[in-house]
Amino acid sequence: MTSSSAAPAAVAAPARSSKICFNPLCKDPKSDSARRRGWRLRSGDYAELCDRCYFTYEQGSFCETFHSDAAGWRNCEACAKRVHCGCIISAHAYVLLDAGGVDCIACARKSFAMAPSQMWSSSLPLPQQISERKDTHVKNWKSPTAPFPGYWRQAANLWNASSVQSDLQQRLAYEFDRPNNGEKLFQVYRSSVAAQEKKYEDPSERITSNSLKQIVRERFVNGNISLDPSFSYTISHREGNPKGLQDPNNLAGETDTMSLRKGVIVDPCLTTSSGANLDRHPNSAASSLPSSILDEDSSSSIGLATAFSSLDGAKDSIRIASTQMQRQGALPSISKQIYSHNAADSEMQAQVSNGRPRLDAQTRAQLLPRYWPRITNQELQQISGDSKSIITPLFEKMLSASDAGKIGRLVLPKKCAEAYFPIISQPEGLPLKVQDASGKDWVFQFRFWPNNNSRMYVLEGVTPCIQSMQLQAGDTVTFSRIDPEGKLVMGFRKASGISSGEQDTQNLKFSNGLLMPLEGNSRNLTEDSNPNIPLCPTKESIESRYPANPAEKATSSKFDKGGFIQKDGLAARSLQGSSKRKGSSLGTSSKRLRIENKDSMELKLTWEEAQQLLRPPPSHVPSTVIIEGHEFEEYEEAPVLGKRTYFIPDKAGDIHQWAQCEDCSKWRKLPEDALLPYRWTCSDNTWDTERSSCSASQELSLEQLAELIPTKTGGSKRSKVKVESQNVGASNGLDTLANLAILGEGEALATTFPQTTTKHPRHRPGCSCIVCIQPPSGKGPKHKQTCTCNVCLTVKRRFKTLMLRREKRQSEKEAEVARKQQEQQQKIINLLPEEVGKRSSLANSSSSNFPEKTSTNNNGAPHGVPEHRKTTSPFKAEIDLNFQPEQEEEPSPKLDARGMMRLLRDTPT
DNA sequence: TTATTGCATGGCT
DNA sequence: AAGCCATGCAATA
Repeated sequence: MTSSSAAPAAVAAPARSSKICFNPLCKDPKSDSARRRGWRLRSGDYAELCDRCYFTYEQGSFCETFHSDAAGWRNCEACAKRVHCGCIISAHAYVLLDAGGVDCIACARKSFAMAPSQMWSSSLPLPQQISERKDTHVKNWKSPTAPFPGYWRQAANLWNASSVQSDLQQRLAYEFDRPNNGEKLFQVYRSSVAAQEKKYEDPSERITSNSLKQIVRERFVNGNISLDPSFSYTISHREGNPKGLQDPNNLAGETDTMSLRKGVIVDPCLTTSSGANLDRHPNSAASSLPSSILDEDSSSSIGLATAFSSLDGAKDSIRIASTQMQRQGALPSISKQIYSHNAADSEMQAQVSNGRPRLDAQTRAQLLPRYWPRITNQELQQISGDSKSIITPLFEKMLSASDAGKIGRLVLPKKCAEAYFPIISQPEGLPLKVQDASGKDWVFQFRFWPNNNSRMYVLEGVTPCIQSMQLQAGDTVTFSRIDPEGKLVMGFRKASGISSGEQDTQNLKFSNGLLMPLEGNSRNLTEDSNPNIPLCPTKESIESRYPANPAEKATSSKFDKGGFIQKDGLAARSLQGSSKRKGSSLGTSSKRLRIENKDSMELKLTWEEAQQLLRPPPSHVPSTVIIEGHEFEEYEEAPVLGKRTYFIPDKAGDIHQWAQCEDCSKWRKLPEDALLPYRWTCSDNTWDTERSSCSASQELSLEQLAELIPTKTGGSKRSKVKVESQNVGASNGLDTLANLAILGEGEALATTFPQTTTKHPRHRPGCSCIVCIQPPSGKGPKHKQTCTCNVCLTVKRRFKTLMLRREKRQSEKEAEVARKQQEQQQKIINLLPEEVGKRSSLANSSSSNFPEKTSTNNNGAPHGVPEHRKTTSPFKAEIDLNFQPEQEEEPSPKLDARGMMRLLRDTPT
């Protein structure tokens, strides 16, 4: 429906009072005929037609009769029937096709019935029959005298923009009818309206309309919903009650909320932005309007919670969540919000059943990946505590120092706020009731500040809640919505991934931004070999984890699914209380995760580097996908953090893999292709049954091993590091260190990068630090996130060197490295130490990264392999070359080149 | 003086 | 390059 030139009738409304027939093209209205109500006008009134015009309208031939010369005629793609697409009257007579063109409503319905999952980009509510069009949403237009004049004012403006009107209305109608596809449609809608958005900058102006409710009701009444009986809707309707709350405990105002809920629905998170033209804010990625709005500007907050059970008693599975969708800015925000949670969509259901994220892909795509909710269905179920509740994860946010600070203001991502929170037109915003995971209700002030022609949304008064959850910067809060109540639920996830109290139900893990069921609880994640790796994810790593496009997902799925992402809060805590602005911000991006302190950089890890630590899951059966010419192996299961091993050729030139038992620290020789879990022990030595027990002696003496295993080289350029390294138990290589750090599922390294690393006491008898008290098995106490023990510090250092090494490696050609290595091997023996140093610098500027002491187990107890300050590997020359006492430890170039390459080859890419 | 509020700044995406 | 958003900070209580 448009008010374009093709719809003269619509624009002639003002004159209707003086005319017998509303239709200006009616040249011969019967003066004695009774006025009949035709289509609904935007004003909320109806076009009053003379008998003849009404008849043509009723028969669906109005356009043919009066608009035959108007623009907008097209042919149905299916039946070639001529269809008018250019006026308010014909608005419901056709459906826009994805591929372009239109289908007449009849053909569209046929298609729809045959392929219910098909996405309709059309404007018209499929279910809506032409015969019922007089009851279309057009009816729902509120008159200027409606309860929400402010909205109307905006609406009028909006709809006078003819170009927008048609599109919006059509889409609105569409969404109502196709809740399952509503979101998809809305995407289209959004884009199409985006340009219009700017035209209506005054957020305070909104459109109000009852149309949604009516439309929905009508649609249901029409029974057209039956086209897709699996639709699930929940209609929340708070009408005329600015402070209405669906929650019986609502703080303010009453609500006439009637949650219509028939049957249990699994909300696929498909929040539909229905009501597009009327109510939706174009930016609302997913219209879920919390019904927990306590109070909106009284003029604007219209919560709707109307049950339609009576309307479609036979369609138990149908429900519509209608709430207010907010949108500041452009589109008129309407007084009603509609959430369409369609569980009917088989695809979505499949997702749910698979434990996939409940967030609609397109909706989610509207948000930055960092805000994608990562919560499992199971967890959601726990949150709801009621199997009949529909939990819709909305978004999550890692708490910044500011968020977690005493100021009590939680900055909300703009898009999230606009998509999921109620519309607020005034900076003061409105109280928002949020329930935490424990069921406790909190009331925050949801408001915004004007900011650079935009808005900055915040939740004020979150301090008590944050404190009650014991959250800190770096932890993540998640926002979900429970339907049909429409309540907002705020969960949280500690940065460590370890839950405390209710966090057990909040402990999350995600994959590709999708919600995945945890393969194990946090304990498992901690004590099992599930790696949760990435310590301080870089931008690349994060993007890999939260790919915005499917192609990217493939490359990272193997990682994501492993749930190693648990550590999303790494380094965050150090931000707490950060007084420095630059570089202290928290976020999911590497830069935002970075710590001010140089030391904080040590944990920075690139995605590629992280991969070097990964091993295919034990039962890996990768599927290969090719993306942009690159082949990727995709694993269903999470990768594991493999044990650090060393590939060392024997005298015959055969390469063997050497690994150290986690329990006894004995070194075992393994096949080159052996893939070891990070907590590998002698008992796992299936390749050498004679040495499959810790009681078995080592194949080689410590001295021999010392020559083979490049456990460490030089000292640290920083005395403290050096000293610490001397006392660190488990510093036998990156993997071991990383494993140690990850023992506590992140707690070890933690998201915390202490501003200083000098406070932790050195290990000594009686030391109760995590390193000292943790048994070799790795069980028992875990590193705290704030742990500044040697192990954790060492891990950080190692990660830093990893990063540096990575950069260097990228710039070095493998061939050249090999050549140099050969040359060096030939010459090194005769080189003086100084020359070695020079060569080393040239060949590999990265410093040795191995701690002073090697061969220690995880608990820090010194073990087997004696300390070697310089040459400890078969690649003695190379190691010597890289030995730079004044720099941080770094594996020798050759070892690095070969070992890491092998690692790369042996590990999933 | 301290806490709160609201806006401005600027790093980062 | 625009917009987001973490944080600083002045104004105010």
